Amino acid sequence: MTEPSGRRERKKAATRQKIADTALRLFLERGYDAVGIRDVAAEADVAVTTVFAHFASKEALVFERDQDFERRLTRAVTDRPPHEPLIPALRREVLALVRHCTAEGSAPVRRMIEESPALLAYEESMGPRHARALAAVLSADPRLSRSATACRATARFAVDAYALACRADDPGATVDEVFRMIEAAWEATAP
Amino acid sequence: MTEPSGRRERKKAATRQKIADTALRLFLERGYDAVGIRDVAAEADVAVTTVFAHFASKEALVFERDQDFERRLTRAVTDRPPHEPLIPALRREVLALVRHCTAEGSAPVRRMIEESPALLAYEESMGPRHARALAAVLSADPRLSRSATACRATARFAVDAYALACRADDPGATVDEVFRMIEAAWEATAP
DNA sequence: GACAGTAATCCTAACCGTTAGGATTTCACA
DNA sequence: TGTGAAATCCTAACGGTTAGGATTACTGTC
Repeated sequence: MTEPSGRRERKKAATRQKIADTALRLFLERGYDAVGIRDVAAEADVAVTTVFAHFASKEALVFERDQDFERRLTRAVTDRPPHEPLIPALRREVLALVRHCTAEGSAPVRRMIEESPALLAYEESMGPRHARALAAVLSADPRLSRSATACRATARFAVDAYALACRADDPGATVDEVFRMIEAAWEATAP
Repeated sequence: MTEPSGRRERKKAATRQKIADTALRLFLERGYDAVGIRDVAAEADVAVTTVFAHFASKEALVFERDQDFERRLTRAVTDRPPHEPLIPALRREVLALVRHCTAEGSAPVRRMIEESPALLAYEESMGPRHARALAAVLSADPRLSRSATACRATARFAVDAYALACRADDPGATVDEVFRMIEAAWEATAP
């Protein structure tokens, strides 16, 4: 009943991590489509049902850090310095996230995603979810006081900026340019 | 060798339509998840393989008119009157599309989509595809001459407007409000 | 240290979307 | 009428996913 202490949680986290690591390694070695869930489970030395106890789908194995993304995006808004305006704070975090996704080591993963329709569809379906979470904190921020629609639109625009920049030739410049547009859009909603 | 005339194409179209109609009817009657592809095929009196010869996936049965959407969006740009600015033309077409999706008879279909994670993911994965097509015609329009990034961003924003409005309490007002933002964003990219 | 409760894992068998492979029918056109 | 191609069909399988229930591993308590 009381919160469990230690070992059990550590073991669970370790199992999860082992599965994710094994899956990503196999996917990169042999190709996403060529590796089955049964292969991943066998190589990670767990049962198939255990894989699905930790991950909702095969695609989720690739986007293990999904929740991180959403948390960072929303915190960039809620935890920003007291007088920092919204858009620069958002822009800074999106830029950091883009750098993470376009870093040297991420290239093979990105290529794998772009080559798999299933992974692409999954990735794109995450965007709106993140945008909804972001819109919620925008609506809740007393410093902003914009309409729900303005918050929802801005949230989606910010996620768009991320998606576009991750695939752009010059990610940094893309973030700059799109956020100049977002800034203008946001200003146009001032009460 | 020459283009086949008549019956074959008509029969093919009829089969496709019968499958789509049967599928939608069964989905609405019994629920999307409760109806299998084998049920649809049996009720439409075709083989399962025939279903997949016409539709790429079970979800595609629901979004039968997907290609229409993309065509209308791009034509709204390419076929607009010679001196009409981009944003109003786009706004008008998005509004029309939203009206179509929020029309009286569409409510049950929308509810079904919102209740199925698979359908939601599929729908959301169509957005970026449509946005890419729209971005292409924006980039190609000699009247506009903006950067590729500006075109891509504007295209995604327009698709966002559609997605938001379809789910909004007041779709018309939402299109208005979001397009005021898009207008400002677009103006901010003027050369 | 034994014990009860619960969370994590396991095993098996199946369900369902999807596809391969190849046979068969239907149509278009000469 | 015959020929080629397109559409449809049938069967069997593959692979992601889940249900059901057994088993194991940990936690907090007596």
